Amino acid sequence: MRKPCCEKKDTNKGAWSKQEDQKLIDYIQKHGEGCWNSLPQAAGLRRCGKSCRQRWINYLRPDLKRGNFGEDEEDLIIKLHALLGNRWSLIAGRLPGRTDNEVKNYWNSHIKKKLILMGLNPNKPHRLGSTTTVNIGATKSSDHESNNQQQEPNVLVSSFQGHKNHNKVMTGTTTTGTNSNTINLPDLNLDLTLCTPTLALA
DNA sequence: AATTTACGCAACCGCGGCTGA
DNA sequence: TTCAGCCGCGGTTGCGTAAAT
Repeated sequence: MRKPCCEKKDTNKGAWSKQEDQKLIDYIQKHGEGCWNSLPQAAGLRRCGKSCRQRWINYLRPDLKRGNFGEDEEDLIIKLHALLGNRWSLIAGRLPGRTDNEVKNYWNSHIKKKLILMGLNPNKPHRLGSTTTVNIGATKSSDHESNNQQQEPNVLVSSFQGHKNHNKVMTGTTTTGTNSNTINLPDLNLDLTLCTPTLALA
């Protein structure tokens, strides 16, 4: 049995207060991100590290865009989802200022319905018009076996199958050329090298 | 105006990979 | 090589609020 991420009974749960937010912001501005497990104690927060990390990444980070998604963003999400499936973090990585949680929520609450209304199955490949080359780094052979509860990517990519930490894997292989697979996908010219939203803005 | 329903979003939870001892 | 702890990801849940009745 895996032990729960935080067993402490005195940890807060539920919505964050403004004071808690401020403490977290102050601490990270001073010390930077990282060491999430020890952060709550150091910052004087009654939260588990995981919760702090999530709050920071999804809500407090200064480079977050927030607000409605533009049509171009929505379009990009649809195309990336067709390519990557439910790899929200990867998709969010291509959308500066957006988080995986935000993209996931937007997909589930808006885009999914929209596609259904258009007569498209959001879980099936949607055929798109013209084609563009996309290079994707190959993953470890073990990637083939797993998985998975994960949705299949809507576009079949022979050696790119669900892997939880695909982004890490891809980072090292994407641009090498020798390991990359070439697939056809409409309107996209993506070099899927991982870039954090922060870096993307820079 | 009060109640019910639907929706959107923030937060939680569990899984699994990575890393260092 | 093994194991424990940390971290990140994706799925799910629950709450607040707008819309409908």
